[in-house]
Amino acid sequence: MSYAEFQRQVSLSKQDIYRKVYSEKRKSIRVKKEDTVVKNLERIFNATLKIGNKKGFQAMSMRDLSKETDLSMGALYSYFSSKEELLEMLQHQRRMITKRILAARIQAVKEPIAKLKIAVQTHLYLSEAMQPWFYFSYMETKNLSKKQQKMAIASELYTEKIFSDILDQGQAQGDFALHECQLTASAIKAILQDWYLKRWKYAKRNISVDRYAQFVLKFLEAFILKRSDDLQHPQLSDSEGAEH
Amino acid sequence: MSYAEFQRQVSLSKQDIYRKVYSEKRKSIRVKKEDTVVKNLERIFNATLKIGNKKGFQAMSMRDLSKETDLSMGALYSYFSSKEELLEMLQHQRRMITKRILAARIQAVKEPIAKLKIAVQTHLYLSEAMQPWFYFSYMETKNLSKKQQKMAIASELYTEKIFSDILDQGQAQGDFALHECQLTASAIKAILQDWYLKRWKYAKRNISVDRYAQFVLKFLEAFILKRSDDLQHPQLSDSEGAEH
DNA sequence: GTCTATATACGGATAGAC
DNA sequence: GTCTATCCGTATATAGAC
Repeated sequence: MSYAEFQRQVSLSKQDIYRKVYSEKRKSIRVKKEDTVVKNLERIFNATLKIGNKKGFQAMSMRDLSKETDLSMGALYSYFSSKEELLEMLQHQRRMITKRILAARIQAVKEPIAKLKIAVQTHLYLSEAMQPWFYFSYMETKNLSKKQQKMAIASELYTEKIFSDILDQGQAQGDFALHECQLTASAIKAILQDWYLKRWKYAKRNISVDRYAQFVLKFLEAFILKRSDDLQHPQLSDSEGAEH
Repeated sequence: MSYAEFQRQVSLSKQDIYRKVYSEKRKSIRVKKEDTVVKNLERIFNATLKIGNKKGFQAMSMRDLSKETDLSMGALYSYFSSKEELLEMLQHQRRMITKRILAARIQAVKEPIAKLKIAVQTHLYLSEAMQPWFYFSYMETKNLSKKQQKMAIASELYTEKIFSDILDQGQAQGDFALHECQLTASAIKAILQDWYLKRWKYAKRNISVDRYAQFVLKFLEAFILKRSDDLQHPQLSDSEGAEH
């Protein structure tokens, strides 16, 4: 699967996303014409991601947001009741979309090797398609309420568990070499997150998401897959005194 | 080398750090008794890291800082001329310390395999010894001025280059398998950064920094070191159609 | 459904007493 | 060297006109 194929297969239309936001928030959003809501939510979310990712959500004033969206402050407050609620909406949606798509695509595959592959690719492709959103979500966790922070942590651990479960399964079946699955899953996650956290770097170097995915899989392959031999070879991780 | 040994070998005394800050800022710091400055800088930096890492630097008011340090707002402004300058001092010091210690310890070793090992360990041990500082530095990059952001980026690339240079050297000498060194260096960096970015996770799981270091080196070893055989084995990263 | 105008509070920073 | 008191700008949020 390539990123192009992913985009064709997965419906990530903005329209759909904002329509879903509306249906979930029907009570609290004062504006009642769905098309208006969808149009303006898109403007609001885009503007928040743009300004928020540049200078931080706290530092973005409602006046900033008003200018960027061409909506008055009064109009903005018809879509959320406080700045904090706006932040929660963004976080919530990002989590729901990730969870839904990741779960659906992984479930479709049974074999651990193939499953790991699809999980890595899907995570990268999702974060590519919604990069500002993922970046924002990561960087603004601190600004959430205690309760919302718990949900963010749960979400982080949920994704990690997807990977560690696959690794456990691969081990049990004898496909994967024996390693600490949870630590390995953490490392995988760190590398996947780097893709959207350091996007500027990879963009400057013209690394496409497909190339990055290929690289990550090669990297994991070396560590996770069983080798046909188990001969001694020089060890990076020798206990003391192995330095040359 | 273990973390305990690192701590013994490397002078990271708080006193030294704040004395250095004072000597660099002698003009702008209005207070002239060095002991007073050192004592209060420590309080100020600690409080900033504590509050800043909890709710973000922007969200920390000078009144918050005043309460946490037991210094009045007037007193605080004898140590820096603006909130922004406080932020810059923290960023600047973190970069200088990292650069100095990393460079010194890597330079002492010539052989690529040993060099990679010491680089990984030093980075992890440094970020362990100064975890709140590293976390703060990472998360608050957005709040810096354009000029300071450039320095943060340069610093990120500098560290990455340390790793890619080692990998290049190892390749040239034939010790390492052929790979994309820059991408590999990025991945290493991502895994090392995860240690201080997700400290809560590793703490909850009772993973020590020594164990993490050991794991990272094992992981890298599998990818980077040459194998004694090059037989075919199942590939995670096969081109299309390899799914079972 | 959106606007302008404003209430009210809190932010960073400084002046001047001690 | 530190404190208290205060200036003044800007923040979020809302009321009421259109």
